[in-house]
Order: sequence, then C-alpha cells, then structure tokens
Amino acid sequence: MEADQALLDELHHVYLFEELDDEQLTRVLRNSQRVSLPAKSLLFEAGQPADRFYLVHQGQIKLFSLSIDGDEKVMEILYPGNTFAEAIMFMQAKRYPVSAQALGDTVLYSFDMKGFRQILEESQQTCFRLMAGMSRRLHARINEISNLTLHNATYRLVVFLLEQIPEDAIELAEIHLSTPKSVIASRLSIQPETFSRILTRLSAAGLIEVKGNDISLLDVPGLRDLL
Amino acid sequence: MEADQALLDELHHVYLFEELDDEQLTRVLRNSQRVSLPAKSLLFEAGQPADRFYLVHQGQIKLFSLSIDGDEKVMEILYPGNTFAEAIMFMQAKRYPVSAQALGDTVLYSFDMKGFRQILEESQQTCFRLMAGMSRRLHARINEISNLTLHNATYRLVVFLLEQIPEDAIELAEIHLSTPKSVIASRLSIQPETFSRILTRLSAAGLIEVKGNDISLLDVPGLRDLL
DNA sequence: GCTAGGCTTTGACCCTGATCAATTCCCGAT
DNA sequence: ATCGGGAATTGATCAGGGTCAAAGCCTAGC
Repeated sequence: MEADQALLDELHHVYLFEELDDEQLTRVLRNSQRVSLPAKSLLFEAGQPADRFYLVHQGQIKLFSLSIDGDEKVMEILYPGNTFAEAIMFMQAKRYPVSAQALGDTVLYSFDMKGFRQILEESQQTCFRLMAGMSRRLHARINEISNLTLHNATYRLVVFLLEQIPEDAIELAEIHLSTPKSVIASRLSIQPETFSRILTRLSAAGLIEVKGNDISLLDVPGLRDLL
Repeated sequence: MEADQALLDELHHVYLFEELDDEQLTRVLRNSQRVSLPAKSLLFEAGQPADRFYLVHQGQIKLFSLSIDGDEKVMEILYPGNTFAEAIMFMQAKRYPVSAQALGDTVLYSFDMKGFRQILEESQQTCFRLMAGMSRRLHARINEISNLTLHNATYRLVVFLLEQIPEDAIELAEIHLSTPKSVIASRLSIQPETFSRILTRLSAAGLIEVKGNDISLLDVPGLRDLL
C-alpha cells in the first residue's frame, strides 16, 4: 500500500508503531493492505493459519469463539485505533485462537507478521511497547476471569456500566451503546434475556434509566455500592 | 546470589534465560535471591507493588484472586521450572494483579525486574522468547475464558483430565494428583463438592476409577466423546 | 404509511451447580 | 493404637440464570 500522509499520521498514534521512524513505517506500509468489510462478514475463523495482524480504521470488529453446539462468546470488541492478532506473531502454532467478524461496515489495515518481526528486531523500543501491550491484555484477561468466576451477572453488568463513564463521575452520567445489546451481553457472558432483566431491575431500583440504546446512570454512588 | 554451576544449568533450561550467555546469566544471578517458603505462606498479595519476578525451584505456587467476600479463584498453579510475574515488567502500574501462596514447602528464586529489563535491551532473542511466553499465557487465558463461558463443570473437568495425559493416549492412562482436589476444583471454577460429585458420576459411568489422589482413565475415547 | 424482519422485552419453567450441614476418610502426631 | 484436624464425600435444599416461547418495538425499504 502506498504511504499517504494522513495514514502515516494515523499509524503514529498506534502503540505498535509509535516508536518507528518514517523509514520503518514506510516499510511496514509496503506490506500492508486496506481491507473493507461489509457488515457481518467474517474476517477470519478460529484455527485458520495466521500471517497478518490488523488495525481497525473504521467500524467495529468482534472477536469471538464458538462452542461445538454453536454458542458464541464475544471475547473482545475492537474500535478504531485498536490492533488485534499481533500477539500471534510469537506463538508456536501461528493460528488465530478466535474468530473475527465485522459488526457494521468496517475498514481495516492488515500487516504482514513476518515483515513486522523484522522491524522488531531492529527496534528495542517497539519490542518493549509490544510487550507492554501484551501484558496489558494479559492483565485484562486475568481480570475478566475473576469477574466471571467470582461475581454474578448483575455485578458484571454494573462494572461494565461504570467502566463507560469517567472514574471521578459522581453525578448523573449518560452512556450511549454503539453496539447491539445482545453483543454486549455475550461480551459479559450473559444471555440477552438476562441482560434485559437486569437493566429492568436496576431501573426499578432507581439506579439507572434506559431509553433504547441510551442509559442514564441516575445514582452512580448507589451503583458503586452494589460492588 | 552466587553462581554455582548446578544453578546455572537449571536456569539454562528456563525459557527466559535460555538465550543468555554466561556473562549475562551471572549478571542476572547477582540480583537474584533464593526464597524459602513454608507451606501456606503468602509470597505477595494482589495490589502490592511489584519489582521482582520468580522462578519455582521446588514445590508449588498457586496464583489466585479474592473477591470482596473472600471467595477464592485459583488462576494458575506453578511447578518447578515455571516462572511467574515476569509480564508485570511491562505494565504501567507495576503491581501484582493476583496473590501468590506456597502450597507445600517451596523454594523460589526471585529476580530483579529492572535488572532483567537491561538484559532484555541487549538480547533480542530473549525479548522474543519473553513475548512468546506472554502470548502463550495470553492464549491460555483466552482458552480458559471460553471454557468458563461456553461449557459446564463436567466438560471442564474432563478437559482437565485429558490434558494430564499424552495426546495420543487411547488405552488406559493413570493420573496422580499432586495438588489438593479442592485447589484443582477452584482452578476449574468448581466447588469441591461438585468436583467430587462429578468424579463419582464419571466413575459410575465406568469412564474413570478414583483411588484417593490416583485417577485411572478407563475409557479415554469415551471421555473424549463427552466433549 | 405500511409491512417485514430483527432486536429487545416479558413470562413461565427448569436445570446446573452453589450452599449448608453432617459424616467419613486420611494421615501425621502423640 | 489412638486421637485430632483438615480434606473429601454425601445428602438435602435452593437460587441464579439459562432456555423456550410469545409478544412488542423499531427501523429500513417498499
């Protein structure tokens, strides 16, 4: 792909590429591709051999895994600026551990793993950043596992709501869901029905107010108290 | 700590140190300490500032997290040769995300994170190995999350049993549990009672036979069929 | 404006696995 | 050999949340 300036600027804000000089960036771009995905199309499936990783430019990607009987668990939802599948560069078996699907119409850039590894060999800084990114993700997963095992559905949903607003918020806060509720439910390992019921319960308790995809947190301290 | 040959040999087989030359290894050892832990003693608690990572030399360490009301989830059990907490070297907030406790009497070596980062700056190979280790762990966590959310307790227990034996085993296989059943139960996010009941059920079905801490898998294909 | 199809919500019911409680088992210490 | 204490087992009960089914809503497209 050719290197126009807008794109270079965009990449400069991605943690993986932050430390690269223009020469290296250009090299990365040479092996990159722009990928346009219509809504609901699959990018890759779990188990497929992996030789490229991705950056979300526009839209949303969901990473999910399927059980044998077709149940779906959303592992992660990625937004513009996020990268994914870059950790696979270092796995023995270079296969995608999960499947990836576009939620809405989405535009990605894909990068060659082998080429990027070469860059890494030259840039200690980038190595360190990549490791930082990986350990952040690792930490996030550990957190998620404790949430799943130590707490119940209501707890997870409230945590999710509170994560959407600034830490210091005390007063009323507004949240807009840009992702279907059923996807968020799966992300939290809750059935859509249960998700809906919990929202209803929280509303009845006067803690939140739900209007379609907009949720007002009426009583933030009260929500925090639930945890 | 001083560098006797036996220890050097041991470190050479640890993935993090595999690629280091003797000079670097000696340097690592200079900032390392031998730590002896009596059974059940806490090494560190979640949230504590972290500046050292560890290698298990003898015994077993369990990594776990606690909910507010004291419920415990075992995240990982580490055996001799395993390292842990090394990913924290790259986290923004250098704090242990989980707590660590010795199961039996245990001997560890601890290493200075700052010192090891310097080594990493010199050894591309070691960086790559560390990244490989991190992505392996990341992958394992992702797997665990799908197990937790997509499958039930019996499934997880059977998966655990099958993981203990060679891939290609078809005939009868023997497993010895060197860790208390209750710890394994927590590792699988099952209550000890349920753990015991499932073992009983599998025995009744003629798939396994349990004698204290020894489990015989009588019908490996049958177990695989359960998945 | 109206219809169709996909989300979302609501209701009824059920099942897995958690909890509480009581034994029993196992092992090390006396 | 006996005792004591933690681990493991077993039984009874219960609740969170999953499943199935039906109805309600909303929006895109005609």
